[in-house]
Amino acid sequence: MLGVVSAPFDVLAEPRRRQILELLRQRPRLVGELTTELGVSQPGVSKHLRVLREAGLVGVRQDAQRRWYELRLGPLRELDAWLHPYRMLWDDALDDLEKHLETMPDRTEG
Amino acid sequence: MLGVVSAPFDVLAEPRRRQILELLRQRPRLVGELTTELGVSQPGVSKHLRVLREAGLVGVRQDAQRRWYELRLGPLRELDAWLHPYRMLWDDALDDLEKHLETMPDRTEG
DNA sequence: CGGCTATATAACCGCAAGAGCATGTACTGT
DNA sequence: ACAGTACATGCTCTTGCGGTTATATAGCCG
Repeated sequence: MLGVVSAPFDVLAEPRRRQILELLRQRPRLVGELTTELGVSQPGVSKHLRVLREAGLVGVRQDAQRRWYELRLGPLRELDAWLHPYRMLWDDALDDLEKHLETMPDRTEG
Repeated sequence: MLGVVSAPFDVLAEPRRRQILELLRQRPRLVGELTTELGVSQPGVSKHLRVLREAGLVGVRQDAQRRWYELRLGPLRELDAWLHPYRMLWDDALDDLEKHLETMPDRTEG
């Protein structure tokens, strides 16, 4: 194991899976809806949903034959946590830039 | 095109490439150093570095035969931007929880 | 219970990506 | 100029993944 953050990265590398998440960000959806909106075959969507499910990125609620898929935030928070040390770096860079600008004479190019 | 955020996701899906970024987060490194620390063949490292370079995630500074690879933050900021709407969702969830707790009577189980 | 709807699973195909090895290239010091 | 160092590139092989079609499963309605 290379860390729990591996899963989200790997899973989200797929553009269609990110697309699915974008759709689920608005509201839960049926597999059929996703199939229509993505323009992919139903088995294709189901396969992506399985991957997303196993990574904990989505959850399912069953209603008769229908399955409502909904967003789950946990793995995305892990991703955010992974990103955190890097975010600190660019915050620092921004601080440095601000300090730099404060030190600079008020000058504009020709 | 599916959005400029595709590249970072795709590139960072590789565990070794994330490992490389972690190392470069501390300080710039030579290819040889990375080879040693990752336990991968030198061509392997070079190939990953090429991918990272083309995605703008690292930059190179040449010094004689040596190449100092260093972190570049741009694509990571795009990743952060992609994450932003989701982050808002869990901030909301946290707000809701706080409000909920405020409304609750001060009660402990057991 | 029979046919229909909604979704999952299986089997297969094609491609792209990663690993390893061999080799090319660029710069160095003496 | 030569031998050595540091890195990149090309090639081949294999594996994994996404896509599709066909089929299984489960629940509904009449």
